[in-house]
Amino acid sequence: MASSDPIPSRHCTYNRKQKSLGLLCTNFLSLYDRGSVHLIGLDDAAIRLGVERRRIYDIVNVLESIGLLSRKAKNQYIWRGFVAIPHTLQELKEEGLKDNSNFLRGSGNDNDKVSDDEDDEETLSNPATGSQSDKLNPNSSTLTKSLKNENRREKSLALLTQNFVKLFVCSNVELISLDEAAKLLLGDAHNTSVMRTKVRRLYDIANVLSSMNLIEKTHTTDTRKPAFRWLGSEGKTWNETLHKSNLNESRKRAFGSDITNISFERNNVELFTNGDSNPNPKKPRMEYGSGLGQADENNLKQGTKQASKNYQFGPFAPACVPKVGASENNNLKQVHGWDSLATANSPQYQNEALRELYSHYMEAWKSWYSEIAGKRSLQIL
DNA sequence: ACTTCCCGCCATTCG
DNA sequence: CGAATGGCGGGAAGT
Repeated sequence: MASSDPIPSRHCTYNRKQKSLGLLCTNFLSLYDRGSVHLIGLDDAAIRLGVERRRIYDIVNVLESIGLLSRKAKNQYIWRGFVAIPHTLQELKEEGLKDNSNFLRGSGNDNDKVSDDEDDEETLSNPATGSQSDKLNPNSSTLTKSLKNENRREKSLALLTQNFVKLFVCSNVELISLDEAAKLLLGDAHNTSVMRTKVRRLYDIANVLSSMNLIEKTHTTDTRKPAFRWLGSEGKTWNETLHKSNLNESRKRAFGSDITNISFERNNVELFTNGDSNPNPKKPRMEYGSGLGQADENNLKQGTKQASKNYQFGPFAPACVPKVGASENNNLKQVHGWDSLATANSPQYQNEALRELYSHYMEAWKSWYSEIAGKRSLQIL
């Protein structure tokens, strides 16, 4: 049995898109963006979204860096909501303008403090303040530690995200390729190796940002070169949308019973223990637990509540998601409307059109949420 | 062949 | 110390 047969997944063309960070983020958003949840447990998220913890960290880090979330404690984040984003963007902008030299400047990496916020007492102990007396610490653990921290922070996804965003909000460039971005954010370290890694991260970030419609992937007009366009401001801001939403939007479906948990192909967290033959070679997605009743039948979901085991999706069977085009096609076709908005999270946009359509839905929903949240001024339990 | 980027090893940091 | 975090880059899917 030691033979290699790690991922059975024989028949199904397991699609990489279904496991993308972007999609995961979309689901994450859908899952927590209904007005009631303010506390997010990473474990919970991981389970419900059917992914490994590691991936949650990825998402959470960039979401936090743009203000949508904030860390509360170990394993716990607070949902700030989309309304918090403009504020963060503003801060980033000011910050970036204050010392925009870090882009144009060479290797001399500055030290930047990016996180501020006018609230909670974070565990940030000021390093530079008078603990320079050597006393009982010959190894100067404090200093070393903070330096290390800085170093680590320097390369963090969060910082990179913020810097990436700054690139947009602090200048007129509304179109940039990740390649260029990497180069800019990297000073001048042209080590192909370093570059590559940086670009990889930027892809991660870009995907998450894309799923929030903060940026959008396109390509430079003349060249065929892929690039990302900033959508975070100018007529597309959430602020704007909020106001605009008053026009003829007051639909507000009180979809009382919230949808339990959303999930779809991505998280087939089968309980199958390792090393065994997959009993169901090809199953046409959905129709799993099927006990749920309630909710729409079209809503692909399955029991995911098997929290008994820790995330044990070693080879989390992609359980084939054969039809890419057709599946969500008729999904959208269904005039679900607002009810399903929250659950319409299987946007494997095959083409631009679908993607755009979905974007609109999302946007509409977001604005709606923003409105509510704004009135309530975010009450935290 | 090149671009995109998922996966998960393993170093760090936290409690 | 174990658990929580999260760099990092190999290498496979996508074009």
